[in-house]
Amino acid sequence: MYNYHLCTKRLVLCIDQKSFFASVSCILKGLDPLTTKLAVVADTKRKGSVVLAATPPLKQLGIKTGSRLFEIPSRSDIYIINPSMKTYLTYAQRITEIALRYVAPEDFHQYSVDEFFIDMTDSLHLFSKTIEEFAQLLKTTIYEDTGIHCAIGIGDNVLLSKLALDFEAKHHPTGVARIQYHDVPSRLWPLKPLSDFWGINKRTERKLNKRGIFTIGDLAQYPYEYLKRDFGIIGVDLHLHANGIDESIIREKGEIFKPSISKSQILMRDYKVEELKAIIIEHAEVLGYRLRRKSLLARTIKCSIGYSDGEKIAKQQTINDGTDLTEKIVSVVWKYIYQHVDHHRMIRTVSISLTGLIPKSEQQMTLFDDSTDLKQGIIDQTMDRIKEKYGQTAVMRGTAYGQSGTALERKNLIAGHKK
DNA sequence: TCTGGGGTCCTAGGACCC
DNA sequence: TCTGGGGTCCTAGGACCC
Repeated sequence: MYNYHLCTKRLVLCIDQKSFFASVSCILKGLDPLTTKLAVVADTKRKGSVVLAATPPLKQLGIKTGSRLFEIPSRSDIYIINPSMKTYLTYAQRITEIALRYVAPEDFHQYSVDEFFIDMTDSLHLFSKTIEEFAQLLKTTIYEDTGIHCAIGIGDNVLLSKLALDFEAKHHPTGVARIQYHDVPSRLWPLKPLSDFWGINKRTERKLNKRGIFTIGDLAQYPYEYLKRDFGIIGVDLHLHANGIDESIIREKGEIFKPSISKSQILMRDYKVEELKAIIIEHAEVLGYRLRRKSLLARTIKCSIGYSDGEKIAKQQTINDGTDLTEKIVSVVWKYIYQHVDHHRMIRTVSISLTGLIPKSEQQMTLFDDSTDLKQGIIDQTMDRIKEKYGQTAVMRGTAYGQSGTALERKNLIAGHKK
């Protein structure tokens, strides 16, 4: 049993917008998310498409995030709709602005589009007497300003706030729950299955089950050395988290540096290898554009290809000086695909990710000795400017117009979702 | 009835260097 | 005959998150 008096104790809130995409889509239609059965699916035209969000009444019928479109019963009282990503982002922005009325930006952390953390340790006294009272205030304000219901977990650290949210607040009628260090044995330890716990998925759960670990309490009391031996660093985290320990503090994270940029796509149909070139160019253009906008260079280019049968292969290549040239990304990826992908098999997924990102200011001048690179750089810059002025589809390389290009069909999508 | 898209972080083995 | 050790980087593949 840990001596929690030695642990950093803060007032952290984890806020989750209930069925976020589905709720916003209800509001857009003038419907009440708490009484309407509505699902947002990635693409209503694809039967196997995943459910991105479902309202609570639909969830009661067994449909949840990750279900497939064909699992939803066809009933006249169930709405099935495509995402409106642009609007979702606008709502998320409005909610962020509300949160920032109560904390300094360094005490705020956006975890995902519908989830964020705030550390109220320093500013609570300005707004409320107790943290529970503040949570209610925040919840009410968000609802009154946007129509979105949220759930709030309160904890002595970031982890406990997240667990309070996932295990209790989301299921309580009040939508608010608090877990402190002294609650760990009574409220965390009885929990099972393990895969409900943050950071443990089914596979890890099975491995733990084999060792006779079924509850969080089992995990907390299992000899730490064995976890470390068998699971490495993750084992250490499993042990600490099961004991409610997490020393991270939001404002100490510093500026968040995103270590990678990626673009992946499940294709609308099976593709032959030769048909992939146009897709690669589209992806490279988007990635190159994102790199150049941030004045970054990528040193490592990684390409993953998924065959129709689900098998995946990947290859990465590191370029010492780094690049932000669309053409360079295309040539590295295409060379790999052409040489290493089996031309007799059909392709269903394509993903390119850029890592080892470095600021462009660190670029070696030698790169510019190559006049081809210089020319490509000018072409990219010109295309970027046209796109900024007239939109993403204003200019495209010739190949994107061919049969296998998807950029034109996708121009109305954000992150693969409909605007 | 084939598939969301965007991420982060870890590991094991190998190459290479001193 | 039978192998140095430590550090760093790269690669391919997983696990997990929303």
